Amino acid sequence: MVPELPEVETVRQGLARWVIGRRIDRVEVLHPRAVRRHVPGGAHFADVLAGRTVLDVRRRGKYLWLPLDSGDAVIGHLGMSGQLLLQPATAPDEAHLRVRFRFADDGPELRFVDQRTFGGLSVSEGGATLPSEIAHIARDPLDPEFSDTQFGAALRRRRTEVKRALLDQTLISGVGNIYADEALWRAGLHGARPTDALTGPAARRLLGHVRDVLGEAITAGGTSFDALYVDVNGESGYFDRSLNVYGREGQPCRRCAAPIRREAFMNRSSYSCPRCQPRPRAAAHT
DNA sequence: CCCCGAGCCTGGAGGC
DNA sequence: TGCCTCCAGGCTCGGG
Repeated sequence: MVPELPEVETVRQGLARWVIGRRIDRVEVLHPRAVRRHVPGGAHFADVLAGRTVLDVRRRGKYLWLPLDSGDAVIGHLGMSGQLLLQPATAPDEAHLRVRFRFADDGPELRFVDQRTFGGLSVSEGGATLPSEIAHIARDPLDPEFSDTQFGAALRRRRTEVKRALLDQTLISGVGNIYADEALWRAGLHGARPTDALTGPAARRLLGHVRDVLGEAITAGGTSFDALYVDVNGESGYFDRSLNVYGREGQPCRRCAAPIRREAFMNRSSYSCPRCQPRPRAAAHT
């Protein structure tokens, strides 16, 4: 399961519960690619974190960051397959364990596990408030400071297709391929619709659906953090997505029963209902 | 500045 | 059964 905003938020809450206030004793980098965004390298990454205390766990879009008592912050992105696990030191190493954080209290370790290493960790110097490395990421629609008006205007200024725009993290964050398809289905819009042809009300409706889809997923996912296990791969079974179109090619649309279609999109797939979400007739761009 | 698309990565699934 | 190809897709970066 690919982590999108709801999964990352679930991880954030789990991490907050287990690591805030703890002092890092030692960090081990087991795969250089997992810290490739940390330009000074893995040894520096480990050095600068030793002895630091975690003050908080915050999120911007799909990025997490952990402000430290040094004023720096650990930035994390789960990519496609990343997990942040809390494990007793006695637990055997995971097959794709990339980074291990041991704490001074000898409590559970924090482990970054990532099969495909699209994700990674880095330290942002002075980034406790908001790391400059992720300052370009827009707020997500569940953020109280997200501006619906600004989003609507920016969306309609774009000269692109609406699904592309939803996936643009500098415009709106936290939306990935899955929830983009779900929101477009709810809105009755085909992803190839040109953004500059959307009316103001249509843009507002779409945003409302994006917000609903994300909010419902968080509610569904944030059931229990009692287990000493913060998992984004759904293996613990607590994160059960109920999807209306994504991955349902050929199955009946839950609104009109037409078979859901799958179309190529950016070397991946888009799912939509051929009846509820008709393709735009032609390119509206000149 | 804005938009687009290539490339990064590995394991599971499915075809033959 | 084993080898091969395809597929999953968020993000960065270079080109137009």
